[in-house]
Amino acid sequence: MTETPTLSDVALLAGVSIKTVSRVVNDEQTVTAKTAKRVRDAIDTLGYRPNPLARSLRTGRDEAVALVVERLGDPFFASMTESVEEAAHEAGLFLIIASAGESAAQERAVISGLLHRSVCGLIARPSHLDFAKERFAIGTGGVPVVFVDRPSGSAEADSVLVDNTETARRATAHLISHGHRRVAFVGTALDRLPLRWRHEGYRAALADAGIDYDGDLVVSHTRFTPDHPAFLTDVLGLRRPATAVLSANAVASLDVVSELHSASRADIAFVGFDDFPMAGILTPAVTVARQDPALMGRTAMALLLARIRGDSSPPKHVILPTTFVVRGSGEIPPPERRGGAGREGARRGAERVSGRPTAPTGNVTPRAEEMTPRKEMTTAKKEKQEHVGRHKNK
Amino acid sequence: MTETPTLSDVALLAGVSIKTVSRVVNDEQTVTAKTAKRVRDAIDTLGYRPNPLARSLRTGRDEAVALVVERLGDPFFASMTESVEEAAHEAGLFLIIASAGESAAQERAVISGLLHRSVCGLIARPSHLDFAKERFAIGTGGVPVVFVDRPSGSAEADSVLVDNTETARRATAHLISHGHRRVAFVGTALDRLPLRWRHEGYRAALADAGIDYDGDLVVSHTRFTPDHPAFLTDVLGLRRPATAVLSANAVASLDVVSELHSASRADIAFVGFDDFPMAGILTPAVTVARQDPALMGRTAMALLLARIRGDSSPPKHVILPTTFVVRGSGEIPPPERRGGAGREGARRGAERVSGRPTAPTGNVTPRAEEMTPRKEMTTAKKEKQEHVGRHKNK
DNA sequence: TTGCAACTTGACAACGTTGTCTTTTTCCAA
DNA sequence: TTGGAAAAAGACAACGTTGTCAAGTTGCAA
Repeated sequence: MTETPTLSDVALLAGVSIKTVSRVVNDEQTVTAKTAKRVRDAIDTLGYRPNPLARSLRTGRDEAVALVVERLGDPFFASMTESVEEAAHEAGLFLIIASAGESAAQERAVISGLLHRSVCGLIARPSHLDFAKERFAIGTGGVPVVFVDRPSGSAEADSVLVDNTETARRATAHLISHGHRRVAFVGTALDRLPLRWRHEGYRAALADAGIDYDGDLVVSHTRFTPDHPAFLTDVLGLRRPATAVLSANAVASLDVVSELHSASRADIAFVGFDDFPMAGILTPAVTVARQDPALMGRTAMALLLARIRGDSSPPKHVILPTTFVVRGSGEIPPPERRGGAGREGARRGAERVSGRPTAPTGNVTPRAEEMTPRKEMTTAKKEKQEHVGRHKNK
Repeated sequence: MTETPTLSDVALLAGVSIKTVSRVVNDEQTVTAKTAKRVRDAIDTLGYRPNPLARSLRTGRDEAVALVVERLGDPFFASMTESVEEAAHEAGLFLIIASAGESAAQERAVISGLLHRSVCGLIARPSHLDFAKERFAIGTGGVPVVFVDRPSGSAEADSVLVDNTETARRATAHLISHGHRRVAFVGTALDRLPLRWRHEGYRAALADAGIDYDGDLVVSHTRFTPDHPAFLTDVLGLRRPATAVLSANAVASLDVVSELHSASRADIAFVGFDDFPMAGILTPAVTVARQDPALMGRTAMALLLARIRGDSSPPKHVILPTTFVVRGSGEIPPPERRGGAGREGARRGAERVSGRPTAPTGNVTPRAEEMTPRKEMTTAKKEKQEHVGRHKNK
């Protein structure tokens, strides 16, 4: 067994032509039971497995779809990835995953590699690239693509997003409604979508409340990482420090919450964009505006499957709802509403929020504010089918 | 651009043979500058990109490696995946990831698909399969494989593990040393490695302390999931309930910790096998026996690269050290050491552990007990190289 | 100018499949 | 038994690439 067996090895052993073996492998009903048996025995003996490379080179068809995200470590994408995988599996497809990394060049290499590597569809969370300007074949000529979380430049393809601006606006407004006027905004990659949208929502909420925008309160996550915990000095060390924080994505939330906790700053109100593991059982429990990553993944896969099966209607743009989950950290009042007792008073205030008055269970029934109605939800069909997708359409 | 351009399209446009185009694409130095320029122009005009399928069908070589884990959602594997990705990228390789899912059949399909899909190496966390009994070409005849986290049956290949038994033994002993004699053991897939090893360690620690083994205290995670939180009833509802828990993997830890918190059972001591996000800033902070997933990923990739580059020495088995991180939850004493005041007393006791006396920072300097010395650490070489690996060796 | 080496280019087969078409076999009715 | 149609099996080309080897071209020395 020093060599991967091929059709012709099997054919030789079974004493038939390779074409006949091919027929048996592909379950074509035009082979005698006796011959088929002999072939199958040979296949078992040799441990033959068809080579999908050669197969899809020949057929132009494929049975794998690809998923690209920026970082698999991001709790949001980790969760989405799982649901995409499940949906792919239900559809009888193989899912291969890659992450786009940090540079446009790397993203290009990864996506181009994936597209040529035997896939019939792609779900992508674009990071740097404008797919419209790339040479990837998109649309009728190539492999269908569905964008999640953000679009890609002006590329015409299906997308699944949430209303980022509105969600961030409401999250900010929530903090303002609890009395805060110094609200910090932190996140990774503030200059790119969808963070830019979330930033817009933040500004809109401030404007609604007649609060002046202060650039000092807007901090990129690159300036305070676990290795360099500078959020406290950057935002809480200002002459007029923040009393509340809106973290614009999960990666930033993990670090900000850790930093706040390490410094025992339970007096600072916190709302996160995107949920994260354990958020419900921290002290204080963390209030978040939650996207549903699993739903996003399933929706994207449903759209992709439709395209793979030939849907050539104009691009669909699905907007999913978000949910605001009130848990405690977002309801901490600013010092002036607590009688101005300073930090010690603040701590007591914070404890009160997450202590007795609140239900002790971590998973508080969310005050389910659906933030945007869903539209154009395509239900995932669960039919299996033998061969899906086309590589190219000669 | 309704069609992916091929070599012959380029050749036609440039007025040369396809072989010449191939040479230009592959940077062979045997083409005139003038011809090369013309070819390159044609490539740009058409947006040609080589088809890696056809290429590796022809060459049997490839520049992608694959990674298979059981679940990407597991914090341990999510973290390992990121480090493997980074290491692959440094080596100039493309990484494709897939998860093995729940059944042996699915795992077989995924791995076989991956192996045939144009990869020159595989890092696998085997779930159900005994690679030695599969038809995957392993060893000299096929694609090199490195196992992580557990071996695969009797398959002869490199592996990167920790000393699971010893780590679990010490974790259990830690709880016992704090006075517990009713220690529960929970985890997913208790009947498979590496959980079986961890279970052995648990039993060994009990035996060391002269405590009888009680099967009622050993619970599979499948019996209490987020949808069906039965850990409390199963383990704490016994006539002689557990006073401490050893969670044997991160997935179980997330749920057990959530359940304990939801029920305000801060009197129950808890130690987790594997760290997880936010473990350090929960109340109480969670004591864990920590593997280093990033190191495991980097080590595995280093071993794999060596194999890809031709190392044919006998299989290497690297044992990485683990670290015991004391944070509070594992040091909660049993009721009888607190004066037996019942649950309320217990709560106060727990608060004391994670309150003032402990440093308030979440990331307590771990009491770094290195549990096993590492051996055979191969340092990852950072050289890039053009073409790595072989598909088969005719 | 000629000859030869060195360089450049091209023709062709092969990688492991499947689609198309042709040949062979089987089986049944006359 | 034979004719013929239907069923089964096979031959061959093609997918897009690269390895091998042969052919063509260039340039320099004699």
